[in-house]
Amino acid sequence: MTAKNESKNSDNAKPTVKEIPDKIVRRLPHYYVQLKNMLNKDVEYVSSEQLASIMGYSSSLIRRDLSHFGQFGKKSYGYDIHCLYSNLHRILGFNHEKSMVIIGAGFLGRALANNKSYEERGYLLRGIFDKDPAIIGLEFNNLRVMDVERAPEFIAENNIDVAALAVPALEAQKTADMLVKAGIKGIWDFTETPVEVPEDIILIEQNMNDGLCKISCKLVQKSK
Amino acid sequence: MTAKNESKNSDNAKPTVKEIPDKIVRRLPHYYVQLKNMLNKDVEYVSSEQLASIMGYSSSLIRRDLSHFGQFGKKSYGYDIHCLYSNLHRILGFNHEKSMVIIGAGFLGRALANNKSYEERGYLLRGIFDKDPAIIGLEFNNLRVMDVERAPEFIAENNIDVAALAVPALEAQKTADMLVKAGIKGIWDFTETPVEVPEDIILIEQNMNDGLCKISCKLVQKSK
DNA sequence: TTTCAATTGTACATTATTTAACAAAAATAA
DNA sequence: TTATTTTTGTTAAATAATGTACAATTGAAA
Ligand SMILES: NC(=O)c1ccc[n+]([C@@H]2O[C@H](COP(=O)([O-])OP(=O)(O)OC[C@H]3O[C@@H](n4cnc5c(N)ncnc54)[C@H](O)[C@@H]3O)[C@@H](O)[C@H]2O)c1
Ligand SMILES: NC(=O)c1ccc[n+]([C@@H]2O[C@H](COP(=O)([O-])OP(=O)(O)OC[C@H]3O[C@@H](n4cnc5c(N)ncnc54)[C@H](O)[C@@H]3O)[C@@H](O)[C@H]2O)c1
Repeated sequence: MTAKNESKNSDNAKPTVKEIPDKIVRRLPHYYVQLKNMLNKDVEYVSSEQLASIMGYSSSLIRRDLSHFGQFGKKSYGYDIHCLYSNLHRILGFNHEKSMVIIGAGFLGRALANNKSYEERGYLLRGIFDKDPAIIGLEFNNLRVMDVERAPEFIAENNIDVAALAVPALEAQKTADMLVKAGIKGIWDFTETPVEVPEDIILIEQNMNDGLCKISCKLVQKSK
Repeated sequence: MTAKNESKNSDNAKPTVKEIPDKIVRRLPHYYVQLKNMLNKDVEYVSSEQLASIMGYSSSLIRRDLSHFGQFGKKSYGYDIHCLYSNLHRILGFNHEKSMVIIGAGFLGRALANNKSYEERGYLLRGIFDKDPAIIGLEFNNLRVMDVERAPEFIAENNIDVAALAVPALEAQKTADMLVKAGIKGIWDFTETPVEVPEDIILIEQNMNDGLCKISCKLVQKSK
């Protein structure tokens, strides 16, 4: 089983580095955003209790999450906002430069191309690909759409880390296979169909329909 | 604390209907998609073991999830694919018609407007709103963009259930407040900033950056 | 100094979720 | 008909996640 590998250990894990539980990884960006908002306020420290009341997590969960990475806090003061922020920055890997391409320059691909938040997270958008000759050559966010036939070469030559997959569902698996073969390390998958990749490839299923389903399910539960 | 209310009980819950755990709700659409793919194959039944090997969940988890809603299975055969599919359809609320609007007709709003999968899930896209005069009046997917000033009236009069929130982060809370006041029941939130709503409003934070952060975090972990 | 207050980091308790195990039911084979 | 196989639904066990409680530490006040 190669799908659903987000939470499995990679078997080449070194014993010295304890893998961060997925649950914590999911909360880290929330802490990060919150801390970022506090950076330019004139307070230097924030306590887990304060964070808790703002963010809706319990203070002990916050302390626990953060203690996973060492002892950042200062007793009777709380956490140094700048220090914690930059540590989260590092833990989340934002200080590492990562290269990205978008496959599929349809409605979603174009939206992704215009997303402003890549740089802050260390991503550099390097290319956009499509297979439609009417789309190849168009420019979005100063990037000219290239023929997807050239993607394998481009990815390999430029050592691209991550691909955002925004092709139609029927093309999803085929395209994922191509990406893996070309040496991609992670796939940010927007197609709404299950995609299988080898275990060592990071696959994030950014399935938006799940959100819609959840609302629908909850609406009905309420109406009963 | 009104944020992070996705998993909290609504306090007006009737004791007869047991609330479906969030973890299960998240898996239901996956079962649904899988079953759908099987519909037109010439098999009538599928066992939890078969589903397990396809989907990557354990068979025991699948049986447990499904048993939450009654006894769908047939011993020594498995689950009737059509029957299970239509039950999931009902449980997910896809047979209920739900109305939706999109707030913000930028890159993402336009992508959402062209999403093809609403109908199957019982959503009817009823309107798109923006505040930019240069955008108001444009047409996407046969819907003319309306002035967001008219949204409260439109939502109230047409009894709109769900709003997709695709405005800039700085406008997010303000717009959410407007939606709640207008009587919206659920918000599908794409802004990347925390939004607070009253407890009885269904808020799904479709935060895409979390996906990017996760990839980044995992890439660094691997490279160490 | 000494006491008091604040707040972390962690040990322990509780709750939630998943897996394992299996009795019961139903079909098929003998 | 009887035994065997399959597979559910459910109970019990294991694992994971979160919450509670508190000793330890630090700074500030007395
Ligand atoms: N639009 C949305 O709101 C939305 C939301 C969630 C998920 N998605 C999913 O994202 C994907 C793209 O959606 P979209 O709305 O942009 O669709 P779209 O039809 O607008 O765009 C798809 C693009 O992919 C290109 N393409 C097709 N095959 C390709 C290939 N093999 N290689 C490269 N490019 C190829 C097409 O030419 C087209 O430009 C779909 O799987 C869709 O289900 C879309
Ligand atoms: N583009 C992406 O890939 C992407 C991905 C994830 C999240 N998001 C988020 O989605 C939101 C929209 O992104 P986008 O790329 O479409 O941005 P965009 O700038 O292209 O579109 C925003 C639109 O909202 C309109 N708007 C502004 N204030 C408004 C208001 N009060 N009421 C109604 N409309 C208003 C603007 O006129 C504009 O048309 C942002 O919060 C962004 O962070 C975007």
